[in-house]
Amino acid sequence: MEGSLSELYGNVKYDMDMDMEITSDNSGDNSPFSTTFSACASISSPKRSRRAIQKKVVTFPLKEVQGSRFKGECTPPSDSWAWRKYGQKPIKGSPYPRGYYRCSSSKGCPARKQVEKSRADPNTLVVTYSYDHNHPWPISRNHHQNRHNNVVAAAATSSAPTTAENNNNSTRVVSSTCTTNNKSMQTKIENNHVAFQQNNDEHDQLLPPTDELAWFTSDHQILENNLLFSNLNDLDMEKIFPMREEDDSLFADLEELPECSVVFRRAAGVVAVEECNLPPPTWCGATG
DNA sequence: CGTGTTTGACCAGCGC
DNA sequence: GCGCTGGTCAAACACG
Repeated sequence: MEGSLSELYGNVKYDMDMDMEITSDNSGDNSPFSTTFSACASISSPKRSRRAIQKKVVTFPLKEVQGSRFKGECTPPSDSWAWRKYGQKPIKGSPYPRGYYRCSSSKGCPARKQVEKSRADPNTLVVTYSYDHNHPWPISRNHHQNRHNNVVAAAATSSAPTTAENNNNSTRVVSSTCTTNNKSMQTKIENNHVAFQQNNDEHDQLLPPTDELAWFTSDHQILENNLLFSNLNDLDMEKIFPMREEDDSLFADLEELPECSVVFRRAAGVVAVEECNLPPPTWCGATG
C-alpha cells in the first residue's frame, strides 16, 4: 500500500542527499500517512552493502492497520505487492523487532522493505522501502509490467479532448470514460487527470489520478489508496460495486489496449490506464 | 509441490 | 584489530 500511499497521501519529504532535505507539505491533506524519501545510509542493494541508496519511509497509524484486514503485531498493510519476509531482528534501543521483506512479485527484484513499530509511538507502524535510486518506486501489483513509463498523458474522453505528453520516448495514456450525468463526477475526473499530468515526473506508476474517489481495478482489486475498503472481500465488493451489464460495452472500447494495461473502474465511471511505447525493462527483468 | 515464515548463523560497515 | 550492530542467507518448517 505504501508505494501509492507515499505519493497519494500525507506529508512527503524528499531527502536525496545526506545533508539535504526537501519537504513537501500537502497542506489540507487529511491523510494519516506520511512519507519520506531519502538517500542516506542504506538498506539492502548489493549484498550487505551499506552504500547510500534511495529509500522511502512511510508511517502508518497502527489503528488504521488494525482496522483493516491486516491485524496483528507488525503486519505491514497491503501495498498490492507480493512481499516475502526474509528476516527479523531485534533493534537496539527499540522494544520492537524489525521485519525484513523483499519483493517477490518478480524473480530477482531488488526491492526491499523493513517494517517495525515506531519506538517513539507504538501506535505507528514505520515501513521503509529501499530501491536502487535509478529505479522507480513500485506502486501496483503490475509494476513489473508498467514501471518503465515515466510520462503520463491524460485524457478524459467524457468531456475533455485527448491530450498527450511525451518525454523520454515513453508515454502513458490515462483515458477516463464517464458514464454518468453527474456533473460533479465529471468535474472530479477532469480535475484528476490534470493533477496526474502535473505530477507525472514523480509518478512512475500505473494508477489513475489521485482523488477522494475510490478506484479499483475491473476485477475488484482494490487500489492501495482505498484503506476504507481494504477489509472487504471479493463478495462484499461485488455487492457494493456490482459489475453492470453496461460496463461490458464500456470495456469493449478498451480491447485495443496493450496487454499490460490495467482497467480501473468505479461505481459510476471507468478509467483505463494504457501503456504505450514500452522501453526495455531495466529493473526486475520480468515483464508481461 | 510451491510459496511464505521463522530463526540462528554469517558477514560487512562502523566506531573505538 | 576488535566488538557491536544491522542486513542477509539459508535450512527447517508450515501451509494451502
